Amino acid sequence: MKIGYPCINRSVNCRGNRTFRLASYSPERFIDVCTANLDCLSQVLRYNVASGILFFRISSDIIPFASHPVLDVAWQEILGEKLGEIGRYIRANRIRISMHPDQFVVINSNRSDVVERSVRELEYHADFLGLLGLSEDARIQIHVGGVYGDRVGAMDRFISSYHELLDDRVRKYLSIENDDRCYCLADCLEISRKTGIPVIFDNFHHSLLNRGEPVSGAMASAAATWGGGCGLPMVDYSSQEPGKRPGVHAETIDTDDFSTFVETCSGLDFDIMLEIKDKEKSALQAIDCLSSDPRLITGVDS
DNA sequence: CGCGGTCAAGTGGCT
DNA sequence: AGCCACTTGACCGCG
Repeated sequence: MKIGYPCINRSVNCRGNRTFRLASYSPERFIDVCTANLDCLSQVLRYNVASGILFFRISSDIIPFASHPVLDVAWQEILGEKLGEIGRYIRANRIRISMHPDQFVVINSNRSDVVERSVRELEYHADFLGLLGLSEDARIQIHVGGVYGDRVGAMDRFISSYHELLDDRVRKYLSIENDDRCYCLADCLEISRKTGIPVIFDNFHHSLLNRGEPVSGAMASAAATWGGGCGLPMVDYSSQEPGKRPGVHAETIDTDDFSTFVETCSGLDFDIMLEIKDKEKSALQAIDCLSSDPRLITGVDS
């Protein structure tokens, strides 16, 4: 079991998600920002390894505007060597990597222009992981998309987009995650049966949108969609921020809730991405928590 | 130098 | 109809 956090480290004095406004695009600026982002990524990965954190989500902004038509720079070529170097570090230290394209990736949209942009964005993510030299145990996670008043039709559109529009380099890494509004775990499992896509279980979304499945069974059925070279199941974990609207992610980890969750999943091994706002701070607490709680059979990798 | 409006992109649900 | 939330706040013009 590995513990991770997304995109940003608040202890390291750099950012790996710098971007700029489209209006201020220039090739020089683009390369400068990418270079700084990749240097920061290296620093953050080193911090993580030193801290025993072996799971990390890389920001989709690491290469800003990567799939945008404004881009007249072959970033794959210019940054390829640097990416290869970072990838060697990742593999040497057995760091698990995920990426989470943002909400604009909707491959089941009923607008073909939206679908086309989504495919290009997924290809960017796949190229990025490919240049790192990562196997399919690195994952790109997306939500299923919109419903458009016709869930069955929209799910069918997702499946046909998957088969017809995504090439192997994208399919290799693609995973789907249950969300808190449109597509619950059961929907994702159904798509998984028809496509073979592994399902990332999000416990917090599941608590907000479900069909009554207890967490242990939900986890087991999501875990069963993982196999082959895809590695251990990935799980997104969060809890409710007290006093806020339902659905707001916690500022800091609730270690009781976290221990209960892991205990509920005993018998399964998996990697946990903490979607908690204070990032590496909670990851360190989670690792402590797993290492010190005798009720938890699963040990943490470090 | 700090503040705040706005930022490439979508969708659904809230008020 | 407009605003907000989402995996993540940061950029940049203005005073």
